[in-house]
Amino acid sequence: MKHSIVVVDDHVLLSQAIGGLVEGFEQFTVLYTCKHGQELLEKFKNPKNIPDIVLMDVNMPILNGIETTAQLQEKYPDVKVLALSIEEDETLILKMLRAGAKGYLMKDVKKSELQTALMEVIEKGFHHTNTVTKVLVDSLSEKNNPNSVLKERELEFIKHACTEKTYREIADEMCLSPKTIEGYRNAIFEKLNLRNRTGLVIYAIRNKIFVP
Amino acid sequence: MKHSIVVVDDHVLLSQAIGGLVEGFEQFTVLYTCKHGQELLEKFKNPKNIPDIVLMDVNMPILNGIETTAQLQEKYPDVKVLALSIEEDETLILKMLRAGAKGYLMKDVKKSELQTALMEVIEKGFHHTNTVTKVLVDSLSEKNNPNSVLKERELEFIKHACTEKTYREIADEMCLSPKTIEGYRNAIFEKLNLRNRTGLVIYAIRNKIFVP
DNA sequence: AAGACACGGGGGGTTTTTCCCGAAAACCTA
DNA sequence: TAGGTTTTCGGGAAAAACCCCCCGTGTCTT
Repeated sequence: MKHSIVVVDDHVLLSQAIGGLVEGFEQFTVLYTCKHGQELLEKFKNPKNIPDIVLMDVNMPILNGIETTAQLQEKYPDVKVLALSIEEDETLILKMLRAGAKGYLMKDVKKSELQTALMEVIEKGFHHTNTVTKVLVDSLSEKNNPNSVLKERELEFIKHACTEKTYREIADEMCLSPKTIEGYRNAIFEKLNLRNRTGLVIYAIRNKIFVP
Repeated sequence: MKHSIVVVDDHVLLSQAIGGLVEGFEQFTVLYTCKHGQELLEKFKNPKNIPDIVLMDVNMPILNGIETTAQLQEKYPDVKVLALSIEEDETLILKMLRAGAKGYLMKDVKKSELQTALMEVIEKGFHHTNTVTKVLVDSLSEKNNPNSVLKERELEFIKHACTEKTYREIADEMCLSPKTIEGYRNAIFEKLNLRNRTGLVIYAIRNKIFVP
């Protein structure tokens, strides 16, 4: 029996094109297509509409790919989600994988690669391209775990930096020389590859070092 | 018949002290005291334990005052919640009021004021001190609705400012002179009462002008 | 004991940011 | 069309942020 696929993408033309590709594979068949996550969740209320694999766009209106995947993962853990996106954005890829996607394909994927990806997801449970693997490796090395790279004192400084205080004032509060504070800043900029304090603030908030 | 009061505060000593005050008022009596919101909700399962007024601390473990008030408001809308806190933090006050509190008292409140507050809550349904009223007025004047104070072009600039770009670069991207950008910045600092770019970034994120 | 390294701190210079001023130019609006 | 407001821009200067190179003091390792 053929494996069932559902395509979720607000770009109808594209979802149909992908559906066409899938129909060309003898092991797979398209159950239906959806425009966004909410529509998909509606469909799933009828068990007949639950497929083996969901090909999910990341950027969608109403309910985006990340949230949809997370909800699917919780309610229907047997359904494999394969992300499909034009964006090669690191954080997006990571977010999708964290949400539970079994793979992440670029939308300009070749027909044959789509097929092997689908097959691998059925057989191995996942399919990761080189790009994705690289992102994964990077994520655990430097940036992603600030706790390992950043020292206690630096984290403390960062919290102060997410404030209207000047470095001079931060130095006073931490009972250190302004020069030492500068040293912290430089070290952090280097490690995190930042250009200025604004970048640091955004980083701190994204990584929950500082909660606004 | 006396009006019934429940005191919720993790600081047992304080809740007993307040209980003592209340017992001194001839119109009121203390039903019992709780250490946190969860305990209170447990108690409420028995209708006999539902009082007229809850004197609620804001900072508590397990279930804090804001969440507790929100749940109470939903499940037991007839119970009047009066917030009780040491903190004069604007956002906290607003959060409590939004959650449905009928008033917000500082913990160093005088005995007589506590009594009038309780009476007003029973009679008028609310009691607001000058501090709270001021916070409320402020909240609807400037800061709270950025949309009304900030113009389109300024909002656009703010989004750029939440980036590692320098003002020079932002000017280029917006096709304006760096001096114009400075003008925007100054106007925004003035309106929002900010000291520097870091403050602007935090403001933008808190008010969802920029989503990190 | 000598090198490696983490930590706190300094000198001095460039770039950005911040601030205070004023003023064309464009835009309503009466 | 005159008059006011908004938008755009500029000069100049002080403050803050950013950058590079260096030093002493510990601590740990080899």
